[in-house]
Amino acid sequence: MKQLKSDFFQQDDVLQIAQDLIGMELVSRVGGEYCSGIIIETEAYRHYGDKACHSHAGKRTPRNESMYMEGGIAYVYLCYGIHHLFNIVCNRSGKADAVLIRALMPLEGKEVMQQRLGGMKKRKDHELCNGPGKLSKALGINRTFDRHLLDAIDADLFILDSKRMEVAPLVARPRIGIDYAEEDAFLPWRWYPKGSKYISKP
DNA sequence: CGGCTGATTCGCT
DNA sequence: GCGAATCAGCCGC
Repeated sequence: MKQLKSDFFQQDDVLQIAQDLIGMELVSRVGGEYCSGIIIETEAYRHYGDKACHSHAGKRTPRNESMYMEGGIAYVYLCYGIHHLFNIVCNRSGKADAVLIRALMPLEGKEVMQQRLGGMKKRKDHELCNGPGKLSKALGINRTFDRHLLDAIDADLFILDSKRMEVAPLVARPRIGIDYAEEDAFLPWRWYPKGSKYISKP
């Protein structure tokens, strides 16, 4: 089991990277607490041919500037003014692709996740990281992690090439919440293992 | 500057 | 199933 390095994220095909990430382990160290989970659900966003992508047609804003940096850094942005959504920048500098992590199967730090989410008394495992905003909250990921290099040796947020999880065949479905992307809203660029109970809500 | 929308989630009806 | 929470980006005045 080893930390995923930038050359993995700098491959040219973000659709393939999004699929290959499923089954790997995302780890955070925040406030001295380790939390981790197996990546279960991902979505790919590509800088060309994808109107849903924040960098579509070369769009640049202060918010998405990190997308234009090298593959292997985090792109964390605020959605609906409330939720921090965690993406991994892919491809080479200037080819602003990203993979959104939408759900995890929690492994370590479940008590801490429960605490950070607050609310109801006791959440089942599959209710701790089943959504992009939720998993960020559970793992303590916020905008201070934007531009964070995931392959740094002392990274507080990184990915392990975990073989602990035998993953079922992947299902491809349209992405969530991007109706504004017109015909590209139908692209089946969201993946998860068939039958998984850890995916985000339908 | 006001108004609208969004890669969402939670709680109440 | 609906509305609120509440910020960045964009468009029109």
